[in-house]
Amino acid sequence: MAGTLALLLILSFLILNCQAGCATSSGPDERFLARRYVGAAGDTLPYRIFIPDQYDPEAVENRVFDYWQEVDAYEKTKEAFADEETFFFVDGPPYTSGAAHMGTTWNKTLKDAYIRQIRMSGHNVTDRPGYDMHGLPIETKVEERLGFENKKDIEEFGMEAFISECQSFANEQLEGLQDDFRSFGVWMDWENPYKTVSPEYMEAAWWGFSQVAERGLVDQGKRSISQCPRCETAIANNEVEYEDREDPTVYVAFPLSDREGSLVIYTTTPWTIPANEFVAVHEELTYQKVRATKEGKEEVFYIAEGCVENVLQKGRYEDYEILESVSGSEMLDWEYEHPLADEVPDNPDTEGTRQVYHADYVEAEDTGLVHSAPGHGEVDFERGTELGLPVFCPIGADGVYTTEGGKYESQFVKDADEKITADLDAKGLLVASGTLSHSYGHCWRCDTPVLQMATDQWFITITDIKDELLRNIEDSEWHPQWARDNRFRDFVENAPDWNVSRQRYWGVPIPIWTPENWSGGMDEVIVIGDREELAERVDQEIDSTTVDLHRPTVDELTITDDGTTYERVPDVFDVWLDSSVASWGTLDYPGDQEKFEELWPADLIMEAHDQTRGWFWSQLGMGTAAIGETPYDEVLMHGFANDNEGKKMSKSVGNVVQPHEAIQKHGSDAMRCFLLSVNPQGEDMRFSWDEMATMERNLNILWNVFRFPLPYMRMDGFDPTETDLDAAESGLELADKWILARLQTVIDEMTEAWDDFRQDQALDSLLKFVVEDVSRFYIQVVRKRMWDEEDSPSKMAAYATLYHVLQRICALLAPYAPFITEEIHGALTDESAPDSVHMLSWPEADERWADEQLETDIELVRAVEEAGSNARQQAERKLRWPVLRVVVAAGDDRLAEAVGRQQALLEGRLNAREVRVIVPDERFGELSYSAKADMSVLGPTFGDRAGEVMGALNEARIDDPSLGALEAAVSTELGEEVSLTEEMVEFTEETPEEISGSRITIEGDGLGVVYVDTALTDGIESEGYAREVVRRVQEMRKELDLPIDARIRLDLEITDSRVANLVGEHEGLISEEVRADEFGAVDDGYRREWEVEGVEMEIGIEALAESSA
RNA sequence: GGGCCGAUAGCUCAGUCAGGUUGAGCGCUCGGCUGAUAACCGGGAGGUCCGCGGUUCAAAUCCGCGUCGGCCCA
Repeated sequence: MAGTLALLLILSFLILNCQAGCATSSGPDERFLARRYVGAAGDTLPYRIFIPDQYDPEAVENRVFDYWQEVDAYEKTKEAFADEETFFFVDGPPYTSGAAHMGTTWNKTLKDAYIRQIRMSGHNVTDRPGYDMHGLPIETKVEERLGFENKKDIEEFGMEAFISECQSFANEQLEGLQDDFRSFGVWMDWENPYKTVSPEYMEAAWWGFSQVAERGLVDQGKRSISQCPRCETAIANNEVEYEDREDPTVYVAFPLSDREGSLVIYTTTPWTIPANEFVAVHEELTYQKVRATKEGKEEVFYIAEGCVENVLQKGRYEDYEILESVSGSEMLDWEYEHPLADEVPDNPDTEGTRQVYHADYVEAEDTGLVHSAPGHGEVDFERGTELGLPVFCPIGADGVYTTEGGKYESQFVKDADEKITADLDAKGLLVASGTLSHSYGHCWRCDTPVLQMATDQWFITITDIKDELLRNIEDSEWHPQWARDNRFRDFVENAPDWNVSRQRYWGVPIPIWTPENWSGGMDEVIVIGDREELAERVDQEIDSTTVDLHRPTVDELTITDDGTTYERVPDVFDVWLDSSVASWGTLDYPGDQEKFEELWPADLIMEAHDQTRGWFWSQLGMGTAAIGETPYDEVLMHGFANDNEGKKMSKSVGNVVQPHEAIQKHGSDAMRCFLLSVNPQGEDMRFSWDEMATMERNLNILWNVFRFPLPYMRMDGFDPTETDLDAAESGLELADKWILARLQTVIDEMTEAWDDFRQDQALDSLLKFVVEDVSRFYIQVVRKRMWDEEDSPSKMAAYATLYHVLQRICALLAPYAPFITEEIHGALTDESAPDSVHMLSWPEADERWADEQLETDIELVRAVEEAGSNARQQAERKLRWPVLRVVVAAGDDRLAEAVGRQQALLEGRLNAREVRVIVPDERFGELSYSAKADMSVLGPTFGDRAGEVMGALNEARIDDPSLGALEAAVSTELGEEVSLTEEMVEFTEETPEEISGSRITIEGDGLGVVYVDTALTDGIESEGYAREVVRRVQEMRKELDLPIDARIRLDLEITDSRVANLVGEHEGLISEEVRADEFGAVDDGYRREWEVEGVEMEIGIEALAESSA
């Protein structure tokens, strides 16, 4: 029987070695495919054993990808949870220009992990990925690609061809992103992503918008917007990027028509003066009427108090005199002459224009008088509208003056600045001029400076439903909550009406048809909500199932109703409107009604904090305006991926880390674990190669932990389906019960953390368990049991425990590291188990194994062990040498109890012959105390005798650290009574020479002291030396590559006869530990000289023939 | 310019809500172990808790003013 076992062992190890050596990384790995592999020894154990001994993340990933494909793991997993409670997750669609960067990778990894964990917890999770594919960014990329400069190039190229270019560009980008996401193991429905360019999705946008229109929240009209004159379209405020730029500054005199003098205004945009309609003051400010002198000429100006000096200095006036002070309120309704009235004859000179008004936006800066042009500036527009003034905007979409611009017609506004300034100067109205470098808005796509102008746009008037929006905020739960209550609420409170129209091509066409000679009233327009309705109403013959809703197809469709012909407005939607309907667009609503009824609103969305005013907002706005509800219940708002200094990753700084680099260096699992180890709630990530390497090391420890027991289990024919925990219960030992108890706690902690959207804390908890509890403690403790050659209930219990723990770890880690856990799962199970680890249920803690007392006991014992090791190290006594005694002076009862209960364990861990506990009230009698004098106190008290007292005090050794005992000792020494105080001394503990002590701490808290008695006896030395010999022999066995059960002949030559005798006393121990059947001369074997604790010895070994075993 | 968030060991972070001697992991270093071994274990060093001011017997923690970084807005 022994022979058979030996053969089996050898075979196993040969196969293991060969498998490790023969592994190839190219092509499908046959071992993994052969899940039903029949073991080499002919048995059919229900687990695979052929696991490479090195953790190679790339090889694991390759094998797992092949395996997933082979067994349709993703599809099977979805099926496995198909009947569970539904959970509607909505993917925020990444924009399809450019590749996945670290931020996108973090985001998708989070989504993947949560989808997996929520699924495992018993949910049928919607996991349809989405892509945002319309919009100006793609248009400008395509324009660049085709070498276009402006809209005219597009029109010449042909709208249809251009749109088709945009379509293919977006599709290309989408494929790249899908590949990136798949590469690090994200499981979403890649076969069926939602695309904002699909007819179903565009219909969802139309439907939403038509609902909004039905509620009367759509309006058309002039608004002041930011216009990109190159793209010839309105752009959203958040599409404006601010950069420094040099602009002219002019101070202009507006002559008053009903009294003496001029108003002085300041502007950095002279090109807006042609559109000036009023001048704003603040009622509560004080203005001064001054007479200024330059080159003999006198002029009278009105300027705000405090601004006069500066303005006149800039205008190089030599002198001035204050004539009068007037309040802003007195200046209201004063009239002035437009400074360019002749040049711009169309400038409105109607009721109410060219007058002074109050405006809140006026401050005592520059001149304190603000030139206001409702046709341009946003605040000017608002105030002008309030005052009932006309909106005069003499420029076109391209920023060129129209005929209304009069003298400046056909000039680009920025080019006209100079001419306008010159004209004003010629008329003697230019008070001062110069230039200023300031931050100015630019188009985010093409970097052209934007212009503020009032144009006709379509709006969703969300300001009409502000209260409803604010109420709906409360319906969703945010993580972190402060983001909702501060940032998001603030933003919603201040949000203006939503300009949804863009004068472009690549977008969802606005589904509004207006009649010929439209008056502008919304009750006259037709809003189409879906394709069927479109097909029904348009004059042309179209098929609702195949019609392309893009331009120019829809542009050509007309509707005739009651004799009137309607045409579609030419605009497309702001691309933010596309993604705002994702919560129903992802369900193909309104085309598919059923899923919407069942699932909407979303249970969860998760994006970075920039989406507070992006997608979190647009969805709330659209959901509320269209349906009256918040379209999502929970929000996880994560941060940005910054570099290791907390700075944003940027190409120009050169601190960008590409996800594929990270994967290549440490593997997808390690990268994912790193990304998931970061707090996902609002805080930015600092990328760290170090941390990622640490994660790989942690996974390597897991790999070793899992690989370690397999050869033994195999040798012993351990069958986990037969020998489960129930079957093995009677053999469970303390360590098994402890690791099982810890497991339950870890499961509870992790579940709680996940529920709280702190997967990072859950991962901490798990990794601490794997590394510190399983690897560093449990495995160390159970190793001996596994080496046991005989089958014993204890060994079986250890197997069953470790197997159980490994399986649970696998499930708990699966959402983080889908590859390594899949491989371990496959190796631990046969086909009776689910094909994928991701089909397992999320573990639940089992009360039966919970044991809080035991957990605390071991925690304390480990603290004692640490302190004991420390004490040993101080005494320079290695663990191989036993110590006579370990004395634990417990600082509290709980520690005393634990040490009392776990005495045997501690004896083993600290290699001590005896462990004693000293309870809190007791004192360890072998200690003495000394005191150290503080001369700054002794000096003044004892004067001349201070030195003498100090000497006696420092020399004293007392049994009890009290003043009384010290006084007695010092008095005896000096032969007279001495009175001491607390302030004079500091007590120090003194241990006998043989004993060293070390404080027991847990996270810095002191719990007591461990004393280790390292006195040497012959017995101790005998065992110590014997173990030194054993260790050397083991190393030599390994150097010879002997099978672990090979028998040897051992030759020991120790010249020091005392040591030779001591070692000789433990021949039995040595022979057993190193499997030495014979002692005696070894001539042909392997010989080596050693020095052990200063003692020379020579050891020789040779393997004995098999038959002698 | 405004709002929100952050700054603690070389690195990544706990601790801040509820004031009471700053902790962990990694790294570094020294040592140990040697039937997981390209693994594993222990000890040690390492901190103006971003700065300045205030409240308090007592501040990493509360308050104010700054600096630096991030997001959003203008």
